[in-house]
Amino acid sequence: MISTKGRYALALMIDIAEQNTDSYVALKDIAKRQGISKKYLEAIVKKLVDAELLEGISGKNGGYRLTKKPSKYSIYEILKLTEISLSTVSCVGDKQTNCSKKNTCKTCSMWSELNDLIRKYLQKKKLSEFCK
Amino acid sequence: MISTKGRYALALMIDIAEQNTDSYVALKDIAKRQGISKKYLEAIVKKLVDAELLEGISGKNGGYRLTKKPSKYSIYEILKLTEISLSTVSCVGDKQTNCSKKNTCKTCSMWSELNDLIRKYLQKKKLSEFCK
DNA sequence: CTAATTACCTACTAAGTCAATAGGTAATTG
DNA sequence: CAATTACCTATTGACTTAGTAGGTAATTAG
Repeated sequence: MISTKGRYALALMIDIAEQNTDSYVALKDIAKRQGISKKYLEAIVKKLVDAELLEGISGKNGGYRLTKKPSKYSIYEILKLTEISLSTVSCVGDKQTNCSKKNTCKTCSMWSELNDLIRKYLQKKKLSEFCK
Repeated sequence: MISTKGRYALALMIDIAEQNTDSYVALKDIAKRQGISKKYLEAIVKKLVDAELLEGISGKNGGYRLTKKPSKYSIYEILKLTEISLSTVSCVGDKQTNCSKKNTCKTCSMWSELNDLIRKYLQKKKLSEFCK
């Protein structure tokens, strides 16, 4: 359900948060500390920048920086970016039910309830909880 | 996370339970009622038989039958059979943590907690809740 | 100004899963 | 014995995952 992409995104965010600095953290260093391929991280970090969870600066002393305080990031918003869907089933989306058998399906409400359970858990969890 | 295999398995179990009969229900009829390929269902129903959630009988008037009362089946035990894993992440299994960074990983406990949340929800939900 | 550093971009690949199809054999019953 | 039904093995095309490869563009230190 949650791939390495999601876990790496989270590890990266925690790493930057833990540096506790206003300057930029280079991807090279994050990759080394976390033991993750730098090239692979590039694809992941792009999504975080596009969604404005991070800002990136090129050139010497460049790198990435948080755009807000760690306590303002929910784990949900981080994972959502790297995963196709955080829903447990394809027929019941994060937003709505797009199942063709919607009206007769006996299980739709269960999936919806389960999705809510997971979403609420992840929305409540904040990035700051993982920084020492 | 939960594929059509899992949803079909559940639909199949509900269908048999709803027939509310002691005789055997033919796969052909289930496939027709549920609008699912019979051939595809064959692979799914095999897992349910192997795990003794169903028993199958060949020949005329053959088919499949529940091995216990609908209220005795948890949705968890049904879904578990068709999915590779019901865990949210590959590094934290349904049973144990097999992550190589286990000791230093800051997020393992969260995945474990989330898995528990989902497992308990699905274990509490019974097949009987879906039969009219 | 130039060289080093760093983000940023596009394309490719091997392995695995998913959803389904195809074409059978074995068992049971009317 | 013929129809019905479960049961078995193999294959397929599309997709995702987890990377790798090889660049270009921007910025800064010396």
